[in-house]
Amino acid sequence: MHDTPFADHDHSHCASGVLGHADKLAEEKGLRLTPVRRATLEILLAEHRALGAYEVLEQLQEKGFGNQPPVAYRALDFLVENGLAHRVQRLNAFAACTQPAKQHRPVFMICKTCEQVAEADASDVQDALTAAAQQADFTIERANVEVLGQCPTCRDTVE
Amino acid sequence: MHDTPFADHDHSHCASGVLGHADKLAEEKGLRLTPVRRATLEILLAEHRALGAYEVLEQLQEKGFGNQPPVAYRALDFLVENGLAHRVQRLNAFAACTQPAKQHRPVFMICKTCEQVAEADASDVQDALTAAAQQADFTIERANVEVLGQCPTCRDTVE
DNA sequence: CTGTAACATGTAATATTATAACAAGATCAA
DNA sequence: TTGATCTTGTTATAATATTACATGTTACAG
Repeated sequence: MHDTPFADHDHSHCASGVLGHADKLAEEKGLRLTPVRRATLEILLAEHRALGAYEVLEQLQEKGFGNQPPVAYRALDFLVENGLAHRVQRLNAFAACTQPAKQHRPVFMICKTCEQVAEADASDVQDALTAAAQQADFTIERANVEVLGQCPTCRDTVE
Repeated sequence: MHDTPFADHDHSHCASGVLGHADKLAEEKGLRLTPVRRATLEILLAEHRALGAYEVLEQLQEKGFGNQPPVAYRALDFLVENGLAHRVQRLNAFAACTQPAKQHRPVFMICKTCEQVAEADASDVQDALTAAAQQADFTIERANVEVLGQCPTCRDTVE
């Protein structure tokens, strides 16, 4: 019904699709999707949750990569710069991009109960933002829209 | 022309208005706008810029208040909870609310050059967000909309 | 092939942001 | 004035993020 990660879905398919896209992108654009970077993306893709850099670092370490913060931050920055992941400001955390194919300006919906993060494609929001900025004569470079609340599953479970 | 802080305005008037509102609010609602809290608000009001907690702390210290982080964080939290200030996630920083009278769901426009922060009143954005959330069956509790870019002054100066 | 420039990784050290925990003081109602 | 509640001060520490530099890898020009 709803195509957000909140809804049931075949997650291994969803995750491998993103990885596949990343590989294709690397080939096409000459991006260097090195082992650490690919591993970092895999770690993020394991859940639809935003992971802190240190959480990622710990898992990288287990996989045999370096164990100092820059290892994680660099890989995460690479993914974010290339549209394969997003930073969730509210949580000081990172989530894999679920729509890396589309060029999009996502709205993040963060469930405060299960901590899952979904990207909604909300071009209306972006249009409204553009209009608001124009009114103030402000030039937008980057917009960050994050919404905190409850996903359908958690809401229905609690109530 | 534009009534954002980016435009020229009588700042001392703008700041004292907010302080006045805070005093009124304290009286009406029984809020305890203690010396540290009021001083913190004054510090934020001195500029239309978001200040880090430690920047605020330093100024509080100069005014004779405690010099440990909780002093600043507690006062800032109080102001945020009572709608007298906002937290700017993008900057891990805090800005005085410029519209404390209106109940509003602001959009923040952050100039990456001069670091000034303006609140735009963008009910269209909020409406679009509400609609997007509804589509995903997500319940919004708090929305955080931040836009990074350039204010008219900085853009026109650079170019 | 080699030398070299550009990019990537590992690691140590440190900076920045934020919170927990507890003692001491202030405020207010009964 | 006593206790309940809130506020402040202070110590200590946690969580997040960056700088700097050494080493290694890749690509590609010659």
